[in-house]
Amino acid sequence: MSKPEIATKYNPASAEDKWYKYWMEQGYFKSLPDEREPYTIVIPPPNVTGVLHMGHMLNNTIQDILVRRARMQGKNACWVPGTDHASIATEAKVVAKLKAEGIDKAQLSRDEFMTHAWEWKEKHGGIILEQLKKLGASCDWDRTRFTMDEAYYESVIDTFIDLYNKGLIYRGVRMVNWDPEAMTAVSDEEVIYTEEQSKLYYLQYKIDGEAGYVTIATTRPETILGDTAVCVNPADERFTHLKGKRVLVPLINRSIPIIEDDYVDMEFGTGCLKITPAHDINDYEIGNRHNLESIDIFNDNGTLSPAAQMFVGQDRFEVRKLIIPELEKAGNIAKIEDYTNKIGRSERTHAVIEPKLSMQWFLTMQGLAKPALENVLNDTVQFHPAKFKNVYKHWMENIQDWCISRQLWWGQRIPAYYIGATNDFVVAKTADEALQLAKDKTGNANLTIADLRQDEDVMDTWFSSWLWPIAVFDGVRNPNNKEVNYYNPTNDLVTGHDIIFFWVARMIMTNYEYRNSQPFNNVYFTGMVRDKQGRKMSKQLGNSPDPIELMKKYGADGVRVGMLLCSPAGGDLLFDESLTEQGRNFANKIWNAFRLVTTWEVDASIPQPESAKVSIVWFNHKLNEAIEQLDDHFSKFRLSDALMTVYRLFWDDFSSWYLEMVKPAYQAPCDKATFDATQAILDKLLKLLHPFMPFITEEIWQLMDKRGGKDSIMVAEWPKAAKYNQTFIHQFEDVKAVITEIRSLRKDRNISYKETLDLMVNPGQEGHQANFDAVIIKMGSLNGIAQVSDKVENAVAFMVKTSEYFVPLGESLDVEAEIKKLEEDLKYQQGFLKSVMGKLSNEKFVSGAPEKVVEIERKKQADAEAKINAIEEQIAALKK
RNA sequence: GGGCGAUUAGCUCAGUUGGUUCAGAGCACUUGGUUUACACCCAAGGGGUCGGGGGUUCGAAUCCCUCAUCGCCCA
Repeated sequence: MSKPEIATKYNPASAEDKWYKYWMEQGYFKSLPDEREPYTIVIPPPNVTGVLHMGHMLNNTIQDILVRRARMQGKNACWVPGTDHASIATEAKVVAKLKAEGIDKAQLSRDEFMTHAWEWKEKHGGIILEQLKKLGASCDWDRTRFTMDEAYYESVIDTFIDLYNKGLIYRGVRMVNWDPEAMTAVSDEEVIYTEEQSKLYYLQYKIDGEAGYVTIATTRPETILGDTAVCVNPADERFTHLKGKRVLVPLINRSIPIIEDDYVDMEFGTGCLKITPAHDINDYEIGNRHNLESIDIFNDNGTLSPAAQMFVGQDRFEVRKLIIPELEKAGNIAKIEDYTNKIGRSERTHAVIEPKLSMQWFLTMQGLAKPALENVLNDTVQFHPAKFKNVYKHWMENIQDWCISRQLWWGQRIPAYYIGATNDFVVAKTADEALQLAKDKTGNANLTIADLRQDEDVMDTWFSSWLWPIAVFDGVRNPNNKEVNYYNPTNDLVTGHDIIFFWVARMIMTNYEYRNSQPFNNVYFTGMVRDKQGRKMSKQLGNSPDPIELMKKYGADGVRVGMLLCSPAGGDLLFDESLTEQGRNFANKIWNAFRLVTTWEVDASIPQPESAKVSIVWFNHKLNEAIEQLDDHFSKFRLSDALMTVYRLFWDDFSSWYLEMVKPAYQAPCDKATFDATQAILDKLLKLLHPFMPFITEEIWQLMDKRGGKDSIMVAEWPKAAKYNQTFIHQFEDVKAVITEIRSLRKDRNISYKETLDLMVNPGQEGHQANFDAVIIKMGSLNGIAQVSDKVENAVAFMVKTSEYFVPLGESLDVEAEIKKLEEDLKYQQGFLKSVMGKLSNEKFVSGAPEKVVEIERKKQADAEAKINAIEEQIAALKK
């Protein structure tokens, strides 16, 4: 039979598109509920604003590996893809785009704006999902969901109404994180604090009605216009004379009280603190304790309001500059120091966050948090790595109510309707239902729809994505539908540890609230992808490679391997292109091993060589051992280790050892038994590799045999670990050691492989496994192996375990050099023996340590003594 | 300021219950190689006081204390 011509290098580009298309056509990614065990993953939905970055690559590579393996194990694998509407980020993008076109959002109606936003989403929203296909992601694309899909939108609204009716959602005035650029409140988690260079201003407030000043320190001099008190620590003796007195706010001369509160740090600044309840969370709390007035001096866009009395309409940072000369003029500035403090900025717009009192919607969290905490602590939901349990516990135990409203249009609109001009409201799914409720509530039967106005705000995006594992299966609207009952709880969630609170924790809460079960059994937290200097990847630094380009250069399989090679669970991973290069090299190695095996001519008439026979037995033991290890790694989510297990199995054990051992001589044919066994081994190896490297494994698997119709490695059966013989594997390690000794002996003495050698063995206690002799002869390029019971003259000697080996070199032996080598070895062995004897002569060790451990030390002693003895004899023989 | 975590080879990291799978892997490095599957390769090597100090133990990378450095989260 004629063998096909196969390229010397694997070409990923053509194979990848071809097989992905084939998989899609065959419908291998699809899943419907059936009698099989389900295996489900819901994708962490990427933002519609995003493009594929290295974090997605890592995350989705891991998900695909898990899903592909589960599918091969015969489970009904379902990976649900989708995207997230990303309220703030998307709205910001759409506003910016409109601005560039000369359209101001303020001039548009809500509906008009939404039309633009949807257009934008349709155009840009699917980019990442398309890019994931290049990676080989085996998602059930028919199930693609979006958090603003009609059904999903309704699910979110239903959830809001339900929680409201349960009394868990309330409206309240709170200090919120206000983003003056996006003009919306953002959650605590969306504020990023960084150290920034600023100044500390020491300001003098005149004491009301008498001479003298008190000095306060502040980083925000513009906020003095909202001051309603000055506060000192009651224990601070420097200020006892001020008790009960009042001071005047500079420039506007408002008289405010001096109050006392433990909060004030006597060491910081002057020990005297100005209190601005409307613009600082701590001041707000102090204000509450002392019944202080709150004066809000800012407009929503960060400019000063009429309440400030001065600089009205000017920006807060502008005012900070302008107010200083005014204060100087008035003699209120004591000094100004450089100062570094933490400034909170909006994760989305980077605007400096303004603490602001405002009316928002809140969700009471304590009740929801309870089962969510319990079931993580008791491992119903398992975190990988487990250290994140601590972080989670700490957050859950100190949980705050969740501000779920956002002053935006892009998102699910809050289903609350205010009645007339009042702040009285009803919560309902539609205006008609709201009207009925409003009539009931007010007793006014004459109300009409026109008397109702729906709340303008939308919900926090996380208030939609926390439903993801339920809502993708329509389990909110139809809680008992077949799909949600089959797929939820899902199996594994793979996500970044940075969104443990934003998303993971909240999904656990909703699933317990609505399904009384965990949303997933395992959470695999990935680290952040950084560059090799440890910096975060960002557009500004330009240190993030383009994943698409990377896949073009190294192949999708190569990139997948590269990602995984540097990805310990949870830890940050320092990405470097050399890793994807290693991945590509591995693909090439696989390709060439296949090329070798496939080009062998088979001759059914020739007998199987002894060396091949024993090699096959050995490799199958090794293979089963590796499968067992691999399954163990998978069960513990040690995916990097899992990959490394297959990597070494393929490269070291299969390519470097097995193939060299069974390889026919150049241009000689291969016997049928060896050929078949090798094909079967390669078949299993490809299957083990498939989850990591789907494309090349499919390409080779299809080339290996004519596959009929619907066949694909991606639906082939995952190899099961059979029993293996550990002793056999260990014995072979000794054989390897003999071969390595022969190789290095050749290298040291410059003896070519063309020159065959003799080998004599004087077996020690463990003996010499003669059944491997054929392998040693082949790999060592030997004439043969003979047993001896004495020293061999003019020979290089080495030991493996307690067996002595001799390679006679006749006259060409350099006696001096041999003696020197032996003496070095002798010295090492003597030192080793000494340390062993040290332990054994310690009475406490012998009596205290377990019998097994002492036994091991005794064996070490015996072996070392035997070796020393043998080496000494060898030296003596050479010296003769 | 409060909490969590880390520190093992030049680099990135494993190391599970304290003891033979304990000092390991990959990459990098050194030396040699046109042994026709692969130079995106093969073979053989070198390299670590397990951050410092102290303690517990017959025995510590592993447990405890302490110091140092770094990272992350929260305020």
